[in-house]
Amino acid sequence: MNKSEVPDEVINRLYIYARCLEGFREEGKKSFSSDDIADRLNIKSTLVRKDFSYIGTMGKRGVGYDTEEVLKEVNQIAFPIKERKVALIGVGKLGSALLNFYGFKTQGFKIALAFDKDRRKIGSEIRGIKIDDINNFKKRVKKEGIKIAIIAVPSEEVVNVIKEIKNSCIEAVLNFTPSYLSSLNNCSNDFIIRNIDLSSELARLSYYLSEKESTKRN
Amino acid sequence: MNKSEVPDEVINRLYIYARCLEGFREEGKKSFSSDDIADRLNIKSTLVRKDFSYIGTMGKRGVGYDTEEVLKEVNQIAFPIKERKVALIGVGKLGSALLNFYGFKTQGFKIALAFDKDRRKIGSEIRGIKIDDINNFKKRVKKEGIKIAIIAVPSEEVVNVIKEIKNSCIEAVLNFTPSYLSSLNNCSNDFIIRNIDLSSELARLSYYLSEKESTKRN
DNA sequence: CGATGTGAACAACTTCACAGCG
DNA sequence: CGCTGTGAAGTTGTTCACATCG
Repeated sequence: MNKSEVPDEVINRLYIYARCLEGFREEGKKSFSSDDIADRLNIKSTLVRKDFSYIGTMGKRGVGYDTEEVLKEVNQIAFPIKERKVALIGVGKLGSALLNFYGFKTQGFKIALAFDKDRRKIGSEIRGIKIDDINNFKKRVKKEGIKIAIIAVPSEEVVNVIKEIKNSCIEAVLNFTPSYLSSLNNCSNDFIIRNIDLSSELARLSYYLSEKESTKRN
Repeated sequence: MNKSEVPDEVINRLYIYARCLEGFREEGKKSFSSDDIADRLNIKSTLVRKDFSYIGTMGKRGVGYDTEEVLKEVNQIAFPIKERKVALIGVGKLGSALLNFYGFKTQGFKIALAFDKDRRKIGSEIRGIKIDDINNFKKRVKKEGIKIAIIAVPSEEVVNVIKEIKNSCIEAVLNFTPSYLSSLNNCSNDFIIRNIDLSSELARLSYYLSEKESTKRN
């Protein structure tokens, strides 16, 4: 029953399965086979079945799986908490977009606090969230009991932001800065970190394009 | 010499190495050992050395690696083309943020075209890019020889966008929609796709937080 | 019969152990 | 002597083959 026994790769796919099942639901598809889902996601159906077996999902032999049932099961693991509050650091273009991002809300996340160091932004309000001085970060985050922070500042600022986060009650970080954070700066408590490097994502596409082009030539 | 021989996982880390080496450069660190880089990234130094061996990078035994030399080598593979033009579909909050995103430029990417279906946006200009009607997508993308598209539309629109992309000259897609695209819709030519599901990223953090919390209790 | 569930085989990736060289 | 480079061992993840059961 311990979640730790579920391999990481399976957890990663859970989020993909969830999206796919939501799709099935919208299409009014009440049940599905492992082949149905495998075809959509371009993976092998045995992988789907093995993944489902890790999370204890049961299908009916000869029939398949019940969409709602599996979706419920998957969501229970992938989205374990109904609502989590999150703090945003950096309210530039990207930060504002995230503040306005509807998808977070539907998934049970709420950006409850937003911080910046820019005087002109501090005090203004977006979507009912008043932008606060980054200097108040530690205090306010603690008061709200927030454990997740999103970093959306320019690269130069990331060093200062890390300092701020390090001795706060933050335990997990979603980092949009190109600096790869790894648990960085030999910190006592180890952070859970996801790095999203937008230019690298494009570059990756470009890499595979180039590869494709060069293999075509040969 | 064929890039295809480099494992995917190594390619993924190349972008991380690149960022790390840029850091070394900024700090004036002219050379480094595999331990230096491994410590920062929280990985094993033997992995670094093995990775470097795939891309043919040579260090000096007893000394280490030359920062500039390796950075050049890594960039050559990870960022194979000096400049790539990209098309953006969907100029909402996120799309606008991407249009304004400075990181793309520094990495050699240029959002050359931007599309939307909203009458009120079409014709207006952001950063010198005039927003065009999505109906002109195929034509304009072809004219510019663009192969990469970024999808930043609301979920409901993704189906239409896919249709548009499918019979265009686009070959690679960066998808910010929560719908997982996989090469989707049994298309003749197979696409290179990266999916960035922002809420799932947060959810993943939340999952590991919950896991941490529950193991602490036991 | 048709689809699931799973041990066993296989493949990919990481780490170890240590030889090699500046 | 210190740090790299690499075959071999170990680990993790995927696929196969097939028994199982509604």
